[in-house]
Amino acid sequence: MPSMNDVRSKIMEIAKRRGFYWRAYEIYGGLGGFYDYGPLGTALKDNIIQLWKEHFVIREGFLLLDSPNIGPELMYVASGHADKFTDYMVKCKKCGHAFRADELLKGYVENPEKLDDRGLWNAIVENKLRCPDCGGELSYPERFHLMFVTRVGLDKKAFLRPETAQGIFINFPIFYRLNREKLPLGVGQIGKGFRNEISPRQGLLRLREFNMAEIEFFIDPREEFPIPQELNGISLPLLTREGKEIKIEVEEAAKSGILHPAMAYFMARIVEFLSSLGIDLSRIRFRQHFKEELAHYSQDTWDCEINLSQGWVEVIGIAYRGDYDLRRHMEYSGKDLTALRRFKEPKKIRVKKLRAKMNVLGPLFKEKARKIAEILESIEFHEGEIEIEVDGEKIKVPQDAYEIVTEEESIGGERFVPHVVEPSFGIDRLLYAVLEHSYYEREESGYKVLRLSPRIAPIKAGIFPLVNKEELVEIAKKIETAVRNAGISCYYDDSGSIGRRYARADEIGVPFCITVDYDSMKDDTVTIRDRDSAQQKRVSISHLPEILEKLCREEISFGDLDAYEERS
RNA sequence: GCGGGUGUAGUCUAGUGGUAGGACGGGGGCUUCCCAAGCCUCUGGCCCGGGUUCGAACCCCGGCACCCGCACCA
Repeated sequence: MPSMNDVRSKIMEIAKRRGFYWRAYEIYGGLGGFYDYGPLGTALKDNIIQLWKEHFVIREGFLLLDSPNIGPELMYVASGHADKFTDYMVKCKKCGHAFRADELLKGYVENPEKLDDRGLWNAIVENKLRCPDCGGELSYPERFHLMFVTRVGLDKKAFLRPETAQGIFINFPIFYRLNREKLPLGVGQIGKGFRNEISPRQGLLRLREFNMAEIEFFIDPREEFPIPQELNGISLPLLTREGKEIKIEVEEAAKSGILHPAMAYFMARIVEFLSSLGIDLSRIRFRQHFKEELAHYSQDTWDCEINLSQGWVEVIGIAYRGDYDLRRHMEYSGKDLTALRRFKEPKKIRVKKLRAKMNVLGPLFKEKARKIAEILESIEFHEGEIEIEVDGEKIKVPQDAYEIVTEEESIGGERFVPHVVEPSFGIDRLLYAVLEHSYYEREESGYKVLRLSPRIAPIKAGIFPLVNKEELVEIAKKIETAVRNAGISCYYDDSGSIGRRYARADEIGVPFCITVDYDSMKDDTVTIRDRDSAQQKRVSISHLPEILEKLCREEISFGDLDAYEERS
């Protein structure tokens, strides 16, 4: 077994040499926190996303959204990011060093992080704070945004989204309608997020522009949420904020109240998903955030962490966001983002109500009559003269301007703000984790292999003539065309020896290699080699596209091939 | 952002002021009936900018990037 850090540098080396990913803008000296995905990386990323969609969108019947990267300032004021996503920095006027203002004030004032620029400045002046490095004078606190700021048109301030979630929240009413006004409702979004990290590091693990896949799962907090039967028995490795490590089955975790059932449900789905990606389930855990670690929107968060060569890395966050987001967007936009909780039986109630008599109100109040009528009909039952306020003016409405009626009303439900459970996937981190957990070196030879599942492998097949002879080459090239035409990514290779070609294929995780040999000319069969076992089986050339397709969808396994060949 | 380290071909790496070398890889050819065999041949490099020097991959300054630690990661 190579040491952990060994794995990491080997992955980085393969990634660049073979074209998974590399640092962006290298010819201009690079730019920290930005990476390019090459041919293999883009294919792998696409395949991971495709699998994600199958697990979390198609199987669940969730809805997809693709909303813009750039959003208006007010939305991010509402979401809390414009505020909470900001640090105040002060600079030393002499040596130019920058410091976080609240850090400097720790120990001088209580909760310095709660102060605004003015408050921080006052505290700095009162405590006569100077530059800790050179004793120089400090500047007025300035905001440092962890969001990228930009302009729309000439002067409209806007931000690049730090998460895709807000696009979903602000469209809740549309999705609610598209879901035929039913909860629970899941909306997924795959896209880029942007965070102007102070010091990005560790390759794909901390980017300034990154790929994410998020689901906002809207629920009625008063409804019970049953865990689907098919997930029963899935074991969740939990690390609670008290530091307790427990293995617990999903239904038990939900029943015992350790987890909100909807959180438990997503965790179980995540375990399934990671398993089909080829992540080693003995190296994952769900870690509960400490109270002070929680994001401004969250009541409870669990990170799905994967053990990599750099330790436990957060790859997926599952947050209970409550009604924070929808409520905030309602406040700031003034729009209704509620859902309707239907009663089993519509409630019938008899109410005494006022009904305005327009023929009296009209002549009496002229253009104000309509407004007065509206107000009258909305207020509680009253008798006698009524005083109401219209546009700040107090108006007395005489008794003969309305009548009292008794109505039977039928109320179908009540409006409420749904709660949200959000699983948020860092695709780049996931991709890196997949690479690390797939990597191994063959015992005898030390050759490098990526044990990528056929589902996500960027290239499904290599097609080789055993030796570089015209007759074999011709057949191999025909096979290549047929496989390509079936929509399966593959390549043809006749360079060097056959062993070298297998090794090259192993290193980028090609699951199957097709070799054309002399028997192929006699009976139209080829050998198909399984990457992980290095074993070969003979199959008919005519079956190849279909076989490869089934293998790559994991409908059949390599071991099934003999039976499959006999049957057909 | 701070402190420390590093930056030589696609990758890994040698080179302490005097013509930049190797290994692997990659291309072409030969050979080869199954796991990086061999032979021939080609390809390609000192992070960027300034300075010191007759002369800089090497010394100095600045920048950028990467790595380690701290801080940060809502």
